[in-house]
Order: sequence, then C-alpha cells, then structure tokens
Amino acid sequence: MAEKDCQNSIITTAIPLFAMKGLNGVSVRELARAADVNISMISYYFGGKEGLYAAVLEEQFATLTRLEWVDQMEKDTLEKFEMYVRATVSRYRKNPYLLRFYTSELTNPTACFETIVKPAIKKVVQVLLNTFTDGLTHEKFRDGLNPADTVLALVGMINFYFLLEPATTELVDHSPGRDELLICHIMDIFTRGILK
Amino acid sequence: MAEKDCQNSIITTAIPLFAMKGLNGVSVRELARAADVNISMISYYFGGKEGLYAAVLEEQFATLTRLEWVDQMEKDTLEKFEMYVRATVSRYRKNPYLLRFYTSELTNPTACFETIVKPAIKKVVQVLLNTFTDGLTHEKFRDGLNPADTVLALVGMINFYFLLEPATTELVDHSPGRDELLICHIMDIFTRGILK
DNA sequence: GTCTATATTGCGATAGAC
DNA sequence: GTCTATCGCAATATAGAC
Repeated sequence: MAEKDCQNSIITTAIPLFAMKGLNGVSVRELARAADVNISMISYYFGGKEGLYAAVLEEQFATLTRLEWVDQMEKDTLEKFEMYVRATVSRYRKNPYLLRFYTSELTNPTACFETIVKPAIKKVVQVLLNTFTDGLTHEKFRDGLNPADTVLALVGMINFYFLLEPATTELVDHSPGRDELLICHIMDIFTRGILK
Repeated sequence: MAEKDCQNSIITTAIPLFAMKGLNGVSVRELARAADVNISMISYYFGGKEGLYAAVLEEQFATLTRLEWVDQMEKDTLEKFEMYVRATVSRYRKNPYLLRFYTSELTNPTACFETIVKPAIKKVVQVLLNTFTDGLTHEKFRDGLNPADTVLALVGMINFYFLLEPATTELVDHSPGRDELLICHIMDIFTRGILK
C-alpha cells in the first residue's frame, strides 16, 4: 500500500471506531485489524494511538470552523443565523460522527479538548455572538435579550436534536427528509422568540 | 467500615471518576484507591467494574424520571414546560455529573444505554410530547407546529446550555446566579415562538 | 515501509488466608 | 467482610529482520 493510502485508510477506518467507543474504548490492535494494516503502522505514522486520535480530531474539526456565511454582508442577522443552522444540519448529515467527537470531548475531555475542540467551539460561538450584537445595534430585536443566552438557545435547539437521536428514534422521525421542515421550525420559533 | 457505608463510599467516589473519564477511562484499582477501599470489594459488592458503573447509572438516572410537574392539573401547558425547565436546571446544579453520564451514554453507549439511559430519556420526551399535544387541543398554540420538533427545541435549549459550559466559560457567564434569568430567557423565546 | 516477535506494563478478577 | 498475592490476559509500543 502506498504511504498516503495507508495513512488515509487508517484515519478513515478509525473515525467510526473512535466516534462510537471513545479513545479508551478502542485498542490499536482493533484499529489495525479494521484498517487491514499492520499494528506497527499506527505508531510509525502517528506516534501511537493518541497521535492517531489527534489526527482524526484535527480532520473532523477542520470543517467546523469553516463559516462561509459570516461574511455575507448583504444578508441580515436572521438570514445569517439560518445559514448557520443549515450549515450545521448539512455538516452532520455529511459526517455522522462529528457530533459524537464534539460531545464526547465535552463530557470526557482528552488532551485534544484544549488544543482542538474548545478553540473550535469558542470560535463558532464568538462569531454567532458578534452576528447577534450586530443585529442588536440595528434594533431589530426586542429589548432585554441576553446575547449569550439567545445564541446558545439556537445552538442548543439544532445540536441537541441530533444528539438525542439514538434515544428517540421510536418517538421522533429523524430522517433527513424532514430536515427542511426541522430547519424552518427551529427558525420559526427562534425568529418569533427574539423579534420585536 | 460497615457494609452499607462501604458500598455507598464506593459509589460516591466512583461518580465523578466515571463521569469525567468514562467507563473505559477508569480502572478498578483507581476506583478502589480513591474510595480508600480494597480492590476486591468492587467485585465483592458489584460483581466487577461494569456492575459498579451500572449501579452508578441507576442511581443517577433515578432522579431524571421523577417528574413532579406532570400531574399538576391546574397548571397550563406553558407553566408545565417552565416547571420542566426549572427542574432540569436545579437537577444539574444539585448533581453536576448527571449530564455527563447522559451525553456520554448517547455518544459512546455502554450496555446501560438500552436498559437505563434510553428508557429514561424516552419517558421524559414522551411526557413532554403528551403535555404539548394536550395544549394543542386547547388551541393555545399557533398552527403548523410539529410536536416533536417543538419539544426537542425546548429540551435542547436548556440541556445544551449546560453541555457547552466547559467550552464557553470565557465567553458566557454560567454562574448559578444567572439561572433565573436564563430560565426566563428560554421560556420567553419558547413562549413567543409557539403562541398564536 | 512493512513485517514478526517480543518487551513491558497494566488490566480485571479471584483464590484462599484471616 | 476484608485482605494479600497472584493468575491470565490484553494493552501499547518497539527492536530488528527483510
């Protein structure tokens, strides 16, 4: 196997395993077997299991901080928020493992939390806070809104919907076919909740 | 040490360790040392590490399904939702580890997920769904609201606020002194979001 | 760059003394 | 009910052959 292929194959097969079982729930033997690669290759390329985990997280969180919607100057605040929600949904659909790394690091942080995860989350929240306070100066929203509470409410509505999926499949239809409805629903509640 | 004391001491010291590091992140040796108890006591009382973990989860999730607010017949739907939010906040303040077990099991499920965690979450969501559809028949809410999306939005707003704390301490004031404001803020957005 | 074989450590669980 | 000592195993990592 060519070097790049080998490295990529290891990372690709490691993603679902780490995502489902956590860093401590998978062994290097299991990772090597799943990638159909010799066990020593993991140390050779990544310096060990933790190095591989860090490489996986680096790759996963690179997408999170790419916020295409921030600089759309012609869009107003609520349109930007909707773009954030849409981007979040499509990111989770494209990559069903990202949210697991996200919340797993929040609840059982590894060394990567401080270096990769926390900065990424902070950046997203900071950008949303800036977007909201921009909107406040144009007096579109009702008085008394706390920026942090408002932004975290929106973030929570969309993220927790996906997080709860494994526990609520029997109660709630989580199929991608409903995503458009879901987005409109959340934006409806949020918009009515903060407008004058 | 008396038997009950010993068992309780093991469980009590195991809670923060399991919560922070996950089932696979702690060893029985570490648990025994922290509880100042002989290592063999964990097998003796709980049949092993997984048994102890199950006992911890059982204890943690017992509080989650105690929903005092459901049967308050004189309260209307929105008041019940507010009681749910208040109960959630006070639960997380009293027990800072519950949410970690909650989300850790959602992202990296163990054997306890199907037996303890999923039933507990389903029950809460089911009760909230019933409460909401009750409210719908009295036509208090605007048309076109999807019950599941609406309920999960409320659940997400309050839960994700606490989940994000480790990543946003520098951006957002998460002190308990702000809880009352937070609750009102979330209920404000939610209420305006769903009323006619 | 890839393999086998192995060094070393730590794990969970328990037998058996008291 | 509590202890020590230990068994058997799986873990990560790497030395050294090719």
